[in-house]
Amino acid sequence: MSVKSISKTMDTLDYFLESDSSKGISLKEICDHLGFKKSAAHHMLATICDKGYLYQDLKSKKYFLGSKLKKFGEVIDLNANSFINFADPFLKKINDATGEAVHLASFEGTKLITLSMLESTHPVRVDHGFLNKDNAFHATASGKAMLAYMSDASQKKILKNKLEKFTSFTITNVKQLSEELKKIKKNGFSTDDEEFQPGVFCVGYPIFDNENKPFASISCSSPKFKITSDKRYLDKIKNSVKFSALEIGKYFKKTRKKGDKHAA
Amino acid sequence: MSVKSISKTMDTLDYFLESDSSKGISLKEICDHLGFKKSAAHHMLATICDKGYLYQDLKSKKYFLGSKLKKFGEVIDLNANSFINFADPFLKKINDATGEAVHLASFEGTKLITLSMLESTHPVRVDHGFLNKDNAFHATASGKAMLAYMSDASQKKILKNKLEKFTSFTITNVKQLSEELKKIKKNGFSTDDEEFQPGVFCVGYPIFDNENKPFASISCSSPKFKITSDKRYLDKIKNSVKFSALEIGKYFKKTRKKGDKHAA
DNA sequence: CTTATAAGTTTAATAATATTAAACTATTAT
DNA sequence: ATAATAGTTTAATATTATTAAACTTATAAG
Repeated sequence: MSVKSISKTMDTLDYFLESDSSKGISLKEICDHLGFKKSAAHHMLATICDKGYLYQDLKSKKYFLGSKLKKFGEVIDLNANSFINFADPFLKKINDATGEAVHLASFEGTKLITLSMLESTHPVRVDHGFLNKDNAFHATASGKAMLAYMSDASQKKILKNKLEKFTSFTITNVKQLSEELKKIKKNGFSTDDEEFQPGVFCVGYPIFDNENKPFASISCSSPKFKITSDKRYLDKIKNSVKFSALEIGKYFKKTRKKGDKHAA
Repeated sequence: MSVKSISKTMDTLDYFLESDSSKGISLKEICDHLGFKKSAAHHMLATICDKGYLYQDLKSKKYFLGSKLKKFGEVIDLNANSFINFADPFLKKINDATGEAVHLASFEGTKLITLSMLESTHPVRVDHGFLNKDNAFHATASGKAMLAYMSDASQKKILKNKLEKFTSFTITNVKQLSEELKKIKKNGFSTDDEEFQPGVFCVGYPIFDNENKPFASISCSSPKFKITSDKRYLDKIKNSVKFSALEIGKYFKKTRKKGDKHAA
């Protein structure tokens, strides 16, 4: 079951992220954009403000993000940022060597998330930014790299929803995906051959934690034509990504004792 | 009206801030601490996770803060941090001159919030930290400094709830507070004479925006006995705080055109 | 290895709540 | 001064969240 008023609340908060909220957002604008009745929205907003997640300017009546929300970022950084900080120089290494976009991904529950990224330095570049669709595990090199090494139970949970088709190359068939994942385990790395975005080819390597579970992955994205036109370009990328993935994996040996639980 | 399920959701998120959530929090712990039934809490948490504000670890079943929450901090910083960054050196100046705790406060709707603070450098020090009670406008130098210069309408909204008594010196009578606010306007600064915390004396000066409305305030907190034992100590603090308040006020002339609306 | 215990999940009935429309207030524009 | 627009409040009702109980899964104990 899903609790509707909670869902609406979070859609509202999301709207403050998506749109420019620096000058405040009016009740009307929220209603117009999210299809709420003004009365219900008013009750909702009053509750959110009461808790300090938003506040309403006394004069203009517009709503603003409450500074309490800042605290979450601080706590999350405290909990998990050491991993990202450790990984960043190794992402930079790939970016320096290839000039292509590099992504550090992980998962939160069944959601694929981008922890860090470096943009391509080439004039012709790929921009798959932070647009991690909720369930693109099956269509991305980052996602498949982790998926391949997960427990069957975890895999199952992630793949229980139908596999969205992003391009004509997206694998949307579970059986076919299983074969693909076997191949990834054999090769040690994953690819995304225009399966998420047309014209974009990615290479992904998993990063294992201190319990040898896939905890994160790195991917490097390049325009497809470069891969096709220069046979050795793919090898260059693969070597670079593999090296960094192995190095980042050492983080867990350095910082965690076997059995330590950690935030994704 | 207040929407209960939203209220419970935010109490839950707050709990992730208050307690150590780095190793995850179980459904049971949330229920025990907040008095929820496990079934209802489960529905709530499933919805929150679906929206990415929390996530549940696939194996341990424990809940963690979702990295989406980091984005709010980034947006808020983008919107409002330039003011804090501008102000910080002037807070430091007071801290250097007096060695006492310095607070930069503002308000969000009817809530008093601390934007920035510097701790006392003295061995005997006052720690009124980030413990801004929701409605301590009437009991703090920061709050009263802003309150005194506000429009009657805004004042009324902030003071409509009953005035909580924090110490025996807290002014809890609206009429008496009105007199106090008049005195503040006459003097140009506010004091808090053990009205919020026993033994703590504060001096507050308002900061005005480009429309000459009180937008923020600075306060300096010192142990009461210092003020009583040394007549000139209070003057020293007053001069220091006044100077910085005026300097910070210039921020608005530099950065905003008349009529520009801004986030608190 | 089997059983017991505890934690988490799902269900469907019901009690409780959020939603609605309409009336009202306040603010801004004409 | 009047109209129009935005926001707020209310109280009835329809919808929704809650509940308890059954079920599942995981962990601990015997």
